[in-house]
Amino acid sequence: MATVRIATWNVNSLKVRMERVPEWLAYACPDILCMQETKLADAAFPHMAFEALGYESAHHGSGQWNGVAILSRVGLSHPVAGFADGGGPDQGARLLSAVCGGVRVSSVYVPNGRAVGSEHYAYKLAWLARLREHLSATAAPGQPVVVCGDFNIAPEDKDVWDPAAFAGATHVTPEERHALSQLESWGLVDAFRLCWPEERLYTYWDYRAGDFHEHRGMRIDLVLVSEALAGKVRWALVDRNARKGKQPSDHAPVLVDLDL
DNA sequence: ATGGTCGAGTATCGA
Repeated sequence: MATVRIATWNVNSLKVRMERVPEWLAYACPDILCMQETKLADAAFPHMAFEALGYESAHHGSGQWNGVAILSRVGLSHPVAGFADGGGPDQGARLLSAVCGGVRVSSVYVPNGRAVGSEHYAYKLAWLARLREHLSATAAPGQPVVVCGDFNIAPEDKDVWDPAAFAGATHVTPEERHALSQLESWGLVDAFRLCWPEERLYTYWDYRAGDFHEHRGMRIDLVLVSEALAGKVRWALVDRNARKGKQPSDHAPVLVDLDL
């Protein structure tokens, strides 16, 4: 039996975070890291810098916005950019999958949605429905599958600092939560909640207004594991320390250790 | 939550 440590982190510009990410890899020691919002074109992704740290890497991005990546030091094969559901290409670079250490891993950056009822909100819901179709087309819940990333959804009211502050806002609506539950009904479970059923810990804090220091956050970065892996989750952690200090991302990484 | 910051790129927009 080996322990595989998988992590997800919305880095909010990998270019700006190229000091923080290698520093974090050195102390957090993940075997697999999924990143979101690299905001890089594929040609600009620093594969060599990560290779020097012992990680193979794959990236799907078009520069400026979005962009997702996977790093792995336990093998990285069969990379697939975007949806493999037989439909057309997505309008953004928000999904990247690969097989790492025998686990089918996906790095996802779910659309923000901006405002309830907007076309961006409709795109968010459609994107989540398509992610479920992609899962059905590419994997089975009895296989080792991890879907992790920035879901831009707080699964429950206890995943936001004050539910009343989010009345009428995105990230907490029944429609978004239903779309997330449809992924879970396919056969995925929230690994953080397996370990910490009631903890009020967050993964994202707005840069503005001292939200981080005032604990005004949301838990929107999730590591979803398939039924085959649910019993192998050893522990999970949100690394708040990575949100502190010089030039932090507005998201903290989430780590999960799996006993494979 | 009055707004309050970042990062894209270089005027504003997105989160």
